[in-house]
Amino acid sequence: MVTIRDVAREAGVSVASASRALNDRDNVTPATRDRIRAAAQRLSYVPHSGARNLTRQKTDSIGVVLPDLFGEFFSELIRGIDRIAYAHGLQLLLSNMHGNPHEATSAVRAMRGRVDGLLVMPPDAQHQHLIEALSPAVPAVLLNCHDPNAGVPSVGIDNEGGAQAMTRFLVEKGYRRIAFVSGPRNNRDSAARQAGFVQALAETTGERHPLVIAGDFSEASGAEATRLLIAGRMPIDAIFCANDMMAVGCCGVLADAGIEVGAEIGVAGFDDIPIAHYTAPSLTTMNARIAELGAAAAEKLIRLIAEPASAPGTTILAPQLMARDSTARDRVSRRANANEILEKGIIS
Amino acid sequence: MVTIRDVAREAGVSVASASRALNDRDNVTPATRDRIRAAAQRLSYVPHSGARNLTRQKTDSIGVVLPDLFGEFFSELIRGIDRIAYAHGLQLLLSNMHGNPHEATSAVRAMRGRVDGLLVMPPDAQHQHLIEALSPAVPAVLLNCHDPNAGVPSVGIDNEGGAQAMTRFLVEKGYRRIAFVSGPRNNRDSAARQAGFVQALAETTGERHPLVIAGDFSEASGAEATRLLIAGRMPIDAIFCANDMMAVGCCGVLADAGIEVGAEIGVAGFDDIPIAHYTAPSLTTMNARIAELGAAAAEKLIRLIAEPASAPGTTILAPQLMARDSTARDRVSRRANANEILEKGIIS
DNA sequence: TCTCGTAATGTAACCGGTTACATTGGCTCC
DNA sequence: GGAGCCAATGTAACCGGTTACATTACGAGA
Repeated sequence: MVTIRDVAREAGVSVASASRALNDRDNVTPATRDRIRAAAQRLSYVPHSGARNLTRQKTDSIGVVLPDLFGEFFSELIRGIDRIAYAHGLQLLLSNMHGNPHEATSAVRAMRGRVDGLLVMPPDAQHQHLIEALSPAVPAVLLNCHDPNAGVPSVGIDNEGGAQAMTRFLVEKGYRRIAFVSGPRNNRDSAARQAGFVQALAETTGERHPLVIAGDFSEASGAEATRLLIAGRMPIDAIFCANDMMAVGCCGVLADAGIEVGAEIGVAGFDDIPIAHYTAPSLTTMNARIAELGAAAAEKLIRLIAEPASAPGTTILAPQLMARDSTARDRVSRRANANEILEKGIIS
Repeated sequence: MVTIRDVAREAGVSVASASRALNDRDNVTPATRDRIRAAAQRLSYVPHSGARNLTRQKTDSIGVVLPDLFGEFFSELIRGIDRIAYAHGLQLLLSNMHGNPHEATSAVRAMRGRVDGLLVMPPDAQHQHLIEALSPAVPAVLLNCHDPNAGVPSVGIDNEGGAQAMTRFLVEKGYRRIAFVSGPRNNRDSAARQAGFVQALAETTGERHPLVIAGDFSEASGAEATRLLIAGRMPIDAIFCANDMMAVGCCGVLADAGIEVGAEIGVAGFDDIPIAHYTAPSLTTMNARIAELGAAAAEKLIRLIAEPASAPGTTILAPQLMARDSTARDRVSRRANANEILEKGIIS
């Protein structure tokens, strides 16, 4: 491997001059600069970033520690983080703790000296433990999880407010008896969404004991919950699922049962995964703005790295209601505009 | 920041002993080892991986350079890579070249000294340029792109074979006049899929001049192509889109036009994105096995890092046909089993 | 008791850059 | 012609670890 000393020797100068020339530093004669550049070119020298980081005490990269690397949530989050990181010339070092709290601590340790700051999303349980493992010396921002001691800045989405907004929307649409399908037992997102639902329903309809069925965020659990509702002949006219995948399972069972989603029964989800556009009928849901969550967190972290003394606090993003056909009430068939298209021509 | 020298001083030993104790090395007295461990604990010492990497000439991480960080393809790929990397205790350093060939070169340079090897997916154009930028000194594996000079090992999927299989499947199903909607002009995947389609169609039906419409992989372009087909009253009974998103757009337009997808006209895609399950009707497509692509590439790279002399060559993964309702011919309604479910109970 | 061998520990060089400080050399100005 | 100044360049320390080699300490055997 060719080092800066090789380049210096080749150009007949000292390593200091070589370093200066290659970094466009203050004062080097244009002639020597060119000579050094040419030598580097000739030897096809590529600087060793690891060594560079060590002396500069700066790595130009940030670590992203996530509970898993899976699906739409993950890719949207990274997209948002990357947009900001790229704008600031930063690389991304990824770490997956595979849902294991032990992994979390070792992942955070492994990042020491390789990144300038951390974006951490704790798994559901025992996140307090992880927060303590974060060295106070390395800047960090929590994703989707508020530190109760507020020692670590964080960015999250307003699950409770979002669920309230959705519940009010359903009631305004005329749905009155709404069932809620929750996520896994100790999932913070699910708990907050459920709390928002319960509160808003009480405020709008006076219902004090709404029907809540336990799911686990999977499509299958949404389907199962819906079968339960049907089998139990529950007196409901809408189902609010704590995430979209369960809502998809829910719609499937309703369609199989010949119950028209939208007209006969309303269905709503949460997250706005891409699939929500394309189901039949399309799914009413809350857009969780995951990419913006990632971007906001990255920006907060970059600010924190620049001024370690600043205490950026907590940012909460409001999700956005996406009203679609699964809560349309008066159903509009896709066929409505069929005639218009058929005027132009038909397939032979 | 507390260093290993601080720990050594605290424990009253030399840095060498401290290093040995903390790395479970050959010979240190249990007593001194414990003393050093305790000192490290007391000072909450975390080793500086950057410095460690420099001396060990080894970073325990691999770089992943992608044309973009977006959507399902990206997250599946990372999932596959991470599975293998995790099993070998490696971190992932991510880089996005934003479709820009210049970025590609600088991204690869920026990785020098920070990773033990590279997984590179070149953007469509000018990938030859990028391949030359790869220093022969750092092990690299190409994703989804074969190096014609075969200097760099690679992993790809058999787009041509996959398209052939799909085309034969459509013909077997009884579809005879099949139109193809292609991807962006100089996209390698699209070109290979089109070639497979053209060849298989000629072999099975004798058709020498199949109808091909240019799309760009977007949903809108699939819709537009379909409108064109309808407006032109083209004599076709199936549409094979070069990817799933275009097929989704295609199905939407057909549904709007009152043409029943599956029964009246067959539609097929390529990729098997999650949405393909959930469209109505569900979409027949080729599963591109993206996670396996990533995993195979990661494994190949790890082998290459272990034995730099080995030349692992090229691996091609065969995609898998997913026959669904969009090519069902005799359509089966979801309502078929409605009665069964309704026996159990109905919503009040 | 002394020598020797081995295990434990220490010293210092090294990885590949950056940069504070020292040195050199060319120029101006008296 | 010599003092003085400043820009260009060189020397060497340093970042925080690892490890080859040197040194020390200790126990066994004569």
